[in-house]
Amino acid sequence: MHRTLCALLGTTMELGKTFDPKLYEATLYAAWQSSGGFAPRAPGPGTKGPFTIMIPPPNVTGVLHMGHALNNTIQDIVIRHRRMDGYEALWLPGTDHAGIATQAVVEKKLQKEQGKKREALGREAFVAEVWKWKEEHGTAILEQLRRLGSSCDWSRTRFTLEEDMSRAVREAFVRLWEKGLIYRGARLVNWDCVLETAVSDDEIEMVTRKDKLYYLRYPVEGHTGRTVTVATTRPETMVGDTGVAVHPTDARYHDLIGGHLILPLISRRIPIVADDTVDPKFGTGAVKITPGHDPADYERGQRFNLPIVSVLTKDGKLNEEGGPFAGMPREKARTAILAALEEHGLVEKSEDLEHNVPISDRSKSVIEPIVSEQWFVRMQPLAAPAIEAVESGRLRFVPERWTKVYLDWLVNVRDWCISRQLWWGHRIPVWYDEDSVPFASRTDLELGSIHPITKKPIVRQDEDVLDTWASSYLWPFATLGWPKPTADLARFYPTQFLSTARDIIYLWVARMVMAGYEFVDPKDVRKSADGADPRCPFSVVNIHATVLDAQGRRMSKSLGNGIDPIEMIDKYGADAVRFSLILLTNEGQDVKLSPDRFDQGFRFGNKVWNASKFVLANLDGAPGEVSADPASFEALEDQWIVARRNATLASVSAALDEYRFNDAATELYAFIWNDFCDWYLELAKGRFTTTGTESARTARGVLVSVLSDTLAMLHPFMPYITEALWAALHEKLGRTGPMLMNSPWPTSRGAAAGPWMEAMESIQALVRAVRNVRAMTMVGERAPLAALVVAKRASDRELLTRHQKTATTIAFLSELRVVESAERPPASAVAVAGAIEVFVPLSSDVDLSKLKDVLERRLAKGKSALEAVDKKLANAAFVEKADAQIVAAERQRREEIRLENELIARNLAGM
RNA sequence: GGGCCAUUAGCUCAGCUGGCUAGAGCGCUACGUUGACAUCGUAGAGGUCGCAGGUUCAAGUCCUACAUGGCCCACCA
Repeated sequence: MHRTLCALLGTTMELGKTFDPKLYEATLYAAWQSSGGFAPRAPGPGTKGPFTIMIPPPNVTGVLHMGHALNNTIQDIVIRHRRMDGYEALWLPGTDHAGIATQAVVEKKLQKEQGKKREALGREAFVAEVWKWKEEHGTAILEQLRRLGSSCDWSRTRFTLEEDMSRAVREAFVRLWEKGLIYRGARLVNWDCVLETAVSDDEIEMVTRKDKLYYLRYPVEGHTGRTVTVATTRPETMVGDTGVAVHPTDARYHDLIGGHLILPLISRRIPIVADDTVDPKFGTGAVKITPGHDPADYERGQRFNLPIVSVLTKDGKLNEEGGPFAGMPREKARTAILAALEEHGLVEKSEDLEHNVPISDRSKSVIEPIVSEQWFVRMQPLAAPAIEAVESGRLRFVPERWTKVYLDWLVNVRDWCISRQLWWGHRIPVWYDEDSVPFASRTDLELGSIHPITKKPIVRQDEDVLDTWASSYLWPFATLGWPKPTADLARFYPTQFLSTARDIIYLWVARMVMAGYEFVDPKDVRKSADGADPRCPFSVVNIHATVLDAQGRRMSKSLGNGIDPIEMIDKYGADAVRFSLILLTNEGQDVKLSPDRFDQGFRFGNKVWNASKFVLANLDGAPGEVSADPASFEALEDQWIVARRNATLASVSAALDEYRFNDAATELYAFIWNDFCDWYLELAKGRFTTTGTESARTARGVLVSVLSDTLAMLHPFMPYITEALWAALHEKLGRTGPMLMNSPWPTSRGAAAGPWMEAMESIQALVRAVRNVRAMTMVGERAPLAALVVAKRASDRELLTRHQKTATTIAFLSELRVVESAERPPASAVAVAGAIEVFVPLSSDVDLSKLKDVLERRLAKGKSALEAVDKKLANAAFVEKADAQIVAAERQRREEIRLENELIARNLAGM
């Protein structure tokens, strides 16, 4: 396998100077695909059971944006980690038919290419046209997901409008119908006048606008000359007024309650009613009631039994109720009506007002509340178990704060308008007889067949289609074959992890939970070991960060401030894009992004590449296996790096298990860059060139072991580069085995901590101190030639040898010459680690006063730090009450500061 | 009107259940390239942790109020 892959990667694996992701990403993806690794492994004694993620299906019309890139990176990290960790990992992909969006795209295309409206084609031909479009363009976004490296099981790709989904949708609809949870009625709904369909409450957005508040005079019946002034932002709807409300205690209008006004222009007689929802302080304290076009007025109309007058057509024009204004678009009608009222002296004044206007998420046009016949789902009964799921802890949000958002919506849930006046979607499975008595059916009813209840002939099917979410809310189980009790359903449901954007918590997440509890039969699905309710579709919902532009604004098409992930992948490579996103994203906090932010991930990839290149270049033949026992390692750094590897493995594994991706990535970044490259690799260089073969051989073994584990840990984050390097490494070693993607997650070997940790840390401190001295004493362009001196104070022979080796190490890293001596040379700087002292003779060119200044400043700082610690330790309350561990740590810290101060003092004294 | 989140180095952000001489990346300064990497290395400068109170032996970390910015819910016409 590795040989083949390396052959395929050919030139790139020559390990040339730089690494170029473009050269191997496509090859590797194809290799993964053909390895069969995307499909869940077969259950067996070695597996940990199924682990399932259902992708939030992107719209077929969709183009990958940064939110997708982030979200799918997260899912891929989880699924790759679980796959390596021994689970039967399934990540099921698919797309959403996205009723409104897709229909709009095809309508636009039709208009542009043929100059036709959809009505000209007719329903069947138009839908066929959309399917054609879907076949041609509907896989684009899935291709983009592949570019990212997503390891979905493509053989299971689903589409929300396909045959199986359709069956599920009907089943769900009919079940709700049979339980009486679906009803049809004339209600005030949000009407999109551009798309000419109803939309649900969750698909509108309130936008603050500068507008005018108009004061209109309505004449009082029976009191010539007297008028009541109402304040309104929507004068054009006045022709639909069927009443005026005032507050019951409002003295200004007290005598008029129960009386009537004459609606100007159309002379309708409307009552004055008292309603305590009226705010006497706003406007004039009198509000016109337009039950047909305002949600609040609709309620008032119901309360006072006022007639509903609809004045708008489906495309937002005034209808015949508008009298002389009939046929005018709403904006035009507004000015015309105002002009007419003005003419009669009925406009008292107008003032500026900021208020909220509902805008359609889809067409961005102003939503008109209008009364129309729609289908609704009663949500209250469905919400109860979904609330319980979270309260019982069965379902958990990450970050946790989103649970409140979810619960608030569910507690106040309103009925869901599920019918849409579109053609692209699941047609509502309801048929009517000649008296319009409806019947919901799982199978198509022939026209002319008998209505099962009324026994009269069926004459038509409902024209409307279902809201897109009324199919995608079945996604977690419908994709596995529900309502049929399939083997997949029994194996992969419920899922473990869902990751999505916060703005579809209501639209999608909450509804999926409701659907799971409502439709899934526990005996058809997998029982969980801990007895958790198997109907709940997932256990963890991850709400990922929102990706903003560099100024903190949402990325949007209209602003043109989006950063195209594919463009970034082309430029930096998929690994860099993935890793950068994770590095920038902390606990679902919003992230400000600019293209140059991908640099960090790219440079990290480069670092990994070059470090691996070094290891590979120094593998002379196959090194022996590394012993699992660090005690047998001959060099301190061997034991240290193995321990650091173990510690990193432990924290990365824990972070991944808890879905703290940023923590895991940061941990890996620091380990690879700061521990492995900066220290271990540097030390290994010395062993390859300056010491004997035994030491070099051990170093090789450790390098191979640590590098391969590191590549494995990094693989979920940066799958391409790690896979390529894994192949190169194994090829070089002549090893066989599966691709990294299909390899096991590393296991801990040896202890994570030990005495060598402290020893290595003190060497590091010493080396830093020497470097610091060198940097400070540098004169001109060249550093003075310095010497390392080992003080032979240790009587113990073994200790001496160890120190000798340590001295070599330090000398190597500090680029010093080793001279053994017990005396401190005159005019020298000194650094100390344990029993070793290092002296750096100062060149006569060194500006001593400047150097002393720096040291004195440090000493002053150190002294005050020491004082602070002493004060703390002298505090009886602290010693008494604080944790013993904390007190001990504080004592240790005191000692460190004291030693450091002492050292600085010695330095000053010797200059 | 209700709720949530932010406010820490020039910039972007970490800092979990209170113990910090407050960290990272970028940027900046000085120095350093004859084989892992200049897409790099070494060293360094740079923060009274938004403001005011409070709890505590101890507060960037907890509580309260306020300020600023952002997001989400909500029928003020």
